[in-house]
Amino acid sequence: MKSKISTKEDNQNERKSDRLEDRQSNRPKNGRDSNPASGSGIKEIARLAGVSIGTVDRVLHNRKGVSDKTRTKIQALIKKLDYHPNTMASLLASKKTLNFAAIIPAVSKNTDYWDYPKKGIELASEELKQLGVRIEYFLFDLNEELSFIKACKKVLAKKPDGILLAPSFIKESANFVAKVMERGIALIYINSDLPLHPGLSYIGPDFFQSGRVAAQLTGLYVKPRETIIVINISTDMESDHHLLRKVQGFEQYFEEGYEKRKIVTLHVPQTQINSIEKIIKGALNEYPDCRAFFVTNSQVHIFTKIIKKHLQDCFIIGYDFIEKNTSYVRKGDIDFLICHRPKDQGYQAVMFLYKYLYHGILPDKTFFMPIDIITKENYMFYNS
Amino acid sequence: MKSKISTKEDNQNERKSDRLEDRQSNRPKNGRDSNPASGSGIKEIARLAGVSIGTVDRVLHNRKGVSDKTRTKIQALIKKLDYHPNTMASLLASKKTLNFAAIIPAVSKNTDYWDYPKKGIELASEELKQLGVRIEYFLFDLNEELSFIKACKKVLAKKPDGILLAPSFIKESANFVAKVMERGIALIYINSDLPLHPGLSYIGPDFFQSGRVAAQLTGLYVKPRETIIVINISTDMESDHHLLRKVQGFEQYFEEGYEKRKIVTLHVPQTQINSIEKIIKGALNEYPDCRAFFVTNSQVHIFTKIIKKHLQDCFIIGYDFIEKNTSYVRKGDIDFLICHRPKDQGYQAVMFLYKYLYHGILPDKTFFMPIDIITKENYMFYNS
DNA sequence: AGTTTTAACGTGTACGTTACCGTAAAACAA
DNA sequence: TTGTTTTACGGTAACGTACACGTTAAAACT
Repeated sequence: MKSKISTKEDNQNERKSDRLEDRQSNRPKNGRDSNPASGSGIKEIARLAGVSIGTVDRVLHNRKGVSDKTRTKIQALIKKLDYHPNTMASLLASKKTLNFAAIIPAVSKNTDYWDYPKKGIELASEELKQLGVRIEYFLFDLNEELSFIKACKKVLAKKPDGILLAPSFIKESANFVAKVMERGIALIYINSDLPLHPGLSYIGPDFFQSGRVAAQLTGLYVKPRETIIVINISTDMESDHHLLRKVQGFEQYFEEGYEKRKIVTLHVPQTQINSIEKIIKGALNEYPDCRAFFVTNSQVHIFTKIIKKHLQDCFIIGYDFIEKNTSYVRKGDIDFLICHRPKDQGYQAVMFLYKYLYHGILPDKTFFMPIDIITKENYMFYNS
Repeated sequence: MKSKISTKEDNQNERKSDRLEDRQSNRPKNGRDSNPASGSGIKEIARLAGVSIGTVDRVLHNRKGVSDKTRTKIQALIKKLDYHPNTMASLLASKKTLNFAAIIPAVSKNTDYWDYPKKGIELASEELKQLGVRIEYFLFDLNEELSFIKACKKVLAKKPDGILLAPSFIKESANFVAKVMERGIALIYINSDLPLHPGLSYIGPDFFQSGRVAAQLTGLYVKPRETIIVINISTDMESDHHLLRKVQGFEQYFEEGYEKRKIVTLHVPQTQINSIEKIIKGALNEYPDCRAFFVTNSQVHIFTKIIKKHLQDCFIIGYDFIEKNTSYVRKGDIDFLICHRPKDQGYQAVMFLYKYLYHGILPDKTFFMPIDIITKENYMFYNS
């Protein structure tokens, strides 16, 4: 209809101005060119509704000051024209900023696992920077409940728009989450969740099913009626409760099959290599025929280092794509590694928060990550 | 800055205007607030350099019309202030549009594999819509070389800024690619590549290594010296040359190990179930003790349907996460499915093109996708 | 009746860039 | 000299949206 856009047609030969190569052939076939994203913009709607853009704006942000009649008329037009606001223009005009807080463990000397979720968060942060999203990190020490509490307190003081939480300490987390809900702050759990996980969403593994996958793979190696040793290496089984879910899944898999295996579970409440070795030696003496081991977390590299001194030919399956583990995978000492895409978890978590807070899109209440199976032959492709 | 997602609750203090809460206390520590992404904008630079923003703009886009002295001064300031253009404002002002063309196979009745890359492309398209990226699809029939040629011709006529190509027909692809290079159009291969793949990048599987993974998994089931049958189901081995790479990887794995297996390769040059069955029956007669089968593409569901009529307990490994296959995985008839994240391939390909054309970021020349291992216990998480 | 209030809308400016227009001054040509 | 072109800039109208503020008429109250 009315396309002002004073395009070319003006100068034929004169080329003053700053030059620009001009193959004029490539004219877009698209007749009008208002909003490149959707067909029409806010002012087109205003024109059709016979009102000003201010009124349309009020409808869009459901502010007061519009009669029901006009409001419905405009809303109808919005639907009809399939109007979508131009994010760029919108962001430009409103200098809004979203502030997110990420409460996750710091990398420890035992495992750099949490480096991966962090990298995912940083990647998302990078992409959303231009869109006005800021992320602040609140790292805590997995061995110090106090550091977690402190981090939570700091976050509450900052009053962020969204929170990304790794609820490692259940009780304190529940406490914190209650306050967060009270304040109406968006919340997403990452990597592990709380019993009812109040909040937007949980992004992470299905630990139980993950244990079943481990069982299935172990079952390929272990004959019926042979023994499998399951090892939980953790100083704090309370906060590592998801290890138990893995074990449950593992056991269930063999129970429902007609070919049972004997499963022995070991709890190793420390991470010093000497103490671990002592416990393992004991188990090996007790079950001298055992040739298969399932380590329920990323500490599998410690176990592997020890076991290889006593047993050359055995089956080992463990968790997490971290350097210390993959080096054993490469050598063939660890047969399988199960991995839950920690980087993607971080990335998705941030994206979920953003989509919810900016566009009102509600994520799934629980979003399980794929359970990747890593072996000597495919580990090299899981770095990105 | 700092915002609160338009909650309602506005009836405390009557004011004129459309209301907005005003606690001025929370002033950001950052004194000025121009560009939220970086610290300062183009006009700040102009001010410091003592020139107009027009001049700065000329420097930024290295157009002519700036003296060397001013140019270097401005460039220095750009470095010093770590200026990054505000993408939003930039996109708003320049009505540039990037046009991409996607040349990929249409879904056929045998497999809906190409639905996945397409979905990935569509997802990326959705995200980049706001950024001025348009994608047009040119689907061709995998059984009709002519349709491929036609698609290519159409694309050339459209003169897109970037092309996403599934080079199913090698010879014609090479032909086409030459023309594309001539015209200087950005090009990315998806799912399979050409010998030297001129162009930006290849995104897809490492077929050889993928064959090795299949071998490793098969090796868990098949004892040394037993027989494994490899089945290539394809009407056109010429265009399905990557099947051969898989077989090579598969064979190499067993050759280098000390525990050899006997590997028999079958080529099935049709997709009618009757003809396939005949060939398979023949093979079963010839190798009655064989219990393991490796089908080198997504047609594994056809094979499975047939083999289950003759053999109940056997090992089957094949390719691709498509409905027809996963239903067999669920039942446990197919033991393993290897999958190369077709959706991600499409998504990444578009993103690579965008990043290159908009930000000049060169992608890796070849980008191998992870080789995912799908089983009865983890297939349910690979849908997203 | 006159006065104040409020609902319902229009207007103007700003966001940071882009790309074009215009124009002094310098450089060159006659 | 005068005329013409070129160089190196300054200025400014968009882009589509957000939001404070101005305006007007009708409703509500005195």
